[in-house]
Amino acid sequence: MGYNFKKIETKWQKKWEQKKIFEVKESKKKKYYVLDMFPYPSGEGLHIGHAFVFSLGDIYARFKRLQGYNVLYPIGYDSLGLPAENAAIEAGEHPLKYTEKSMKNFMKQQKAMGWSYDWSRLVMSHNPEFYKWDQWIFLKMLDKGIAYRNKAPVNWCKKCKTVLANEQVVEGKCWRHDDTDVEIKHLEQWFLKITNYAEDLLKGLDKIDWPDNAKKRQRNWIGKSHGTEIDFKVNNKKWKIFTTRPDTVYGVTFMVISAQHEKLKDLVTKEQKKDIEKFLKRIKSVSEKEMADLEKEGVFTGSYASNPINNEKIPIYAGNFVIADYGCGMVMAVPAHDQRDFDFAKKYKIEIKQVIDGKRIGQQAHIGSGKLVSSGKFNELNNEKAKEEISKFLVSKKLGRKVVQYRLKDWLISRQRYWGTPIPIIYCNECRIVPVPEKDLPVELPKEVKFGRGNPLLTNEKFVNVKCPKCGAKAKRETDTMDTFANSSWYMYRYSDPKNKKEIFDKKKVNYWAPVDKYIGGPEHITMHLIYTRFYTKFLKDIGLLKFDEPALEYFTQGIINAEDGSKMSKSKGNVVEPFDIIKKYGADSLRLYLVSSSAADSDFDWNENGMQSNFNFVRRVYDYFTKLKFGKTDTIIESKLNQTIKQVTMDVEEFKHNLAIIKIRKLFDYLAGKSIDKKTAESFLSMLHIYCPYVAEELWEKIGNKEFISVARWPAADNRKINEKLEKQEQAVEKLIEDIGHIKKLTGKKDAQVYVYVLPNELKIYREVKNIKIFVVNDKKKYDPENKSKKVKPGRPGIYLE
RNA sequence: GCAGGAGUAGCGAAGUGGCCAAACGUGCGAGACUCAAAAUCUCGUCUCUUAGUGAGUUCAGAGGUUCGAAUCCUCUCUCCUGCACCA
Repeated sequence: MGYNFKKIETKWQKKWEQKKIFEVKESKKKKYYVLDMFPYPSGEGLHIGHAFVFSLGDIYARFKRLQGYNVLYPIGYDSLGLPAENAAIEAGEHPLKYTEKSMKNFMKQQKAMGWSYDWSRLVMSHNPEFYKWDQWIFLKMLDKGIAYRNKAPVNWCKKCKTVLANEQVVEGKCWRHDDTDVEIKHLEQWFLKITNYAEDLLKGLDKIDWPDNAKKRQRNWIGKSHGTEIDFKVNNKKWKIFTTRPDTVYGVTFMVISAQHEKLKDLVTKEQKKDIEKFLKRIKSVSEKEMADLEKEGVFTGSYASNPINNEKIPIYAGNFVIADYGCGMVMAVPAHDQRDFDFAKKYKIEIKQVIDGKRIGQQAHIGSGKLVSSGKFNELNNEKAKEEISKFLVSKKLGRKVVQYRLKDWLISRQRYWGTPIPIIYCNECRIVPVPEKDLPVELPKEVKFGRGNPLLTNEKFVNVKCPKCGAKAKRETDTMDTFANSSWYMYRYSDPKNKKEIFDKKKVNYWAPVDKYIGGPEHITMHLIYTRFYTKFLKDIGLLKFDEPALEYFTQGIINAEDGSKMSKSKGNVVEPFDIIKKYGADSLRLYLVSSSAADSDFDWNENGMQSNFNFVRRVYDYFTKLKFGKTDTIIESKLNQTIKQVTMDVEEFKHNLAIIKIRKLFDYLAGKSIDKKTAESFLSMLHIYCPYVAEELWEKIGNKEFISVARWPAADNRKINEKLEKQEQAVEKLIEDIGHIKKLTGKKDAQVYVYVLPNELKIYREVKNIKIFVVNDKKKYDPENKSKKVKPGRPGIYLE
């Protein structure tokens, strides 16, 4: 006897697997798609964060399944990527071998956790059958002008030895190496024109149910701003300048071009060449991060621009604070009304020309609003109004236009690394850029490569040297691979039809299952994966494959689990909690229960071994109770409490408030403990428990005489008619009485005293069952009441006398 | 700088106008059971007081609205997170 979780858990794991109860097919039933972000299978195995987030998904999938939905809950591996390549190099092992080993380990641990995946739909991005469709999508994008090749300033991480997307640069550092500054290089690379979808990406946010914070971060990332593009003349050529403040155009006293701007050299005069070169050299040695804290600096280029509104001659500076690829890479500077421009002007003693009335300009620019001055025919206009009027004027003279500017940049997807999807392109001297014909897909990653210097794919000559598909001449294959975020941008659709060899997926199938109804994953993906996948979805809809344009209707971000002392778990600190160790000690059921019981699922919490232990104790108590249970009648008060619990737990689970749901389940159990119940009550209780503790629930479900699995049984429905609040109040009154008696005993020290209780006539039936008391009705003349306690009796509050 | 979130008993964490001295868990204390421990069960755990009570002071701080505030409003402080020389 006793709770042998090891035995129970392996038993049901096997049974679920044999009977394939979590495998699903399209049907007439209403579908529900629950998805956890597929993990990158690292060699370290599951970490506690995985255990938490996947448990959240599983709990919800189990809940929806019992509610009668046709639930798709698949799993896969984001198995391409740099970490595998790096780890493999370190271990002197091929990435493929390393990855396969890691996945095997992952699978074992995932199965141990009791997650109810449909394993038949397993998807792995390193499988050529999968990445073939990455390449296929790429070709479609090329066809539609969404994929393009361009030379541009790009982010380079010297540790990753590859370029990075804009989203992968965090505070000027590489997202994988927070100690490594990102360098700017000018390279020719492949881009995806995500900016074409900027507006759709923004608008789509209004129709999906995501946390406000996630939506705001995406809006912020897309960064839409309205402004005016004004044509300045530089060396007799038109230069477009973007501004959100056309009202200050009369106050422009200098221009600043980004020091990283490609065309900077065209503007530098002979006299200024030395100065500029010195300047560039100096700011190059400064990291991006430091640059942000740096003072605004610049050097005169020797060139002048002409202001189209008044033909004033304006000096052009090269500056360290202008971003090359936002707007036009050059700004019109209005020191009187912009703090940065002001600081710059002060430093280099450039004229400051006030064009908006109001505050006098002393140590600070005047950012606020006011009437225009020194602005020709626009004087006296309020500056907000002037924005409109000046724009209109410029438009009418064909000197400018109103534009919308986005902060979002096109997605740079080329990576100079091996363990990714090969970009299906061939370069021919004659035909130039030639896409690999669809029939030749997939372009497989060759196994034979040398790791070490540069891109490993360059070391396989067979791979590199090919014939041009168009003209047959000698040609070279593209050796860059795709950013792994390309794989994760559409994997959720492949689950709908994972083994399809002819198509990316069957349209009917994908449109039955997708979009994802509940997507669960960490907040770190909001400005990367979740932007990319929304973009891919919109593209796939545009080419007619999908009927919807948002990948996930609801999205839930889980919190982070910290170490016991509140610090981040990290290997170097030695405070990492390994889920597999916990399973061995307490079992998966208790771990699952603990993970969601200590706080709301979307807030961070600290690991606490006591809490873990206490949840284990609870599971064991439940086990003991049900194994010893002999069915009897469920009394009306238990019925009432049960139905109330069902009602509340259903609502809490729906909102991912598992901590609250579990409190209610525990309360109900505390009430049940020691009492006899009927089979239906037992079943309802176990069904609720099952989403958290599936193994022990299956075991007890079987013990109480069921042949089918609880994992595919039914969620109990709350019967409001059985909720009897009056009865529960009476129950509470009885408890209060017993408590009061105990209290008095303690205060007086009369431990073994005889207890006399005096009640109102109509309340006699409520208290009659209380044990070890002598009960009298207040108007009973024969009652024993030496201290006249019956005089103080009020409704709901009996009198007590101890002797 | 901009944006978002948070501050409740030793700790974690519910509670968003009256049923709140504030659920629940954990920790701590007392007791029961036990040879003993674990588990389990009972009680207590802001302060004072008390035959089951009563009173006082509380929900980051300061004001305010209200018959009534942890909850609504204003300001301030602290912490976390994201974005950031974005023109």
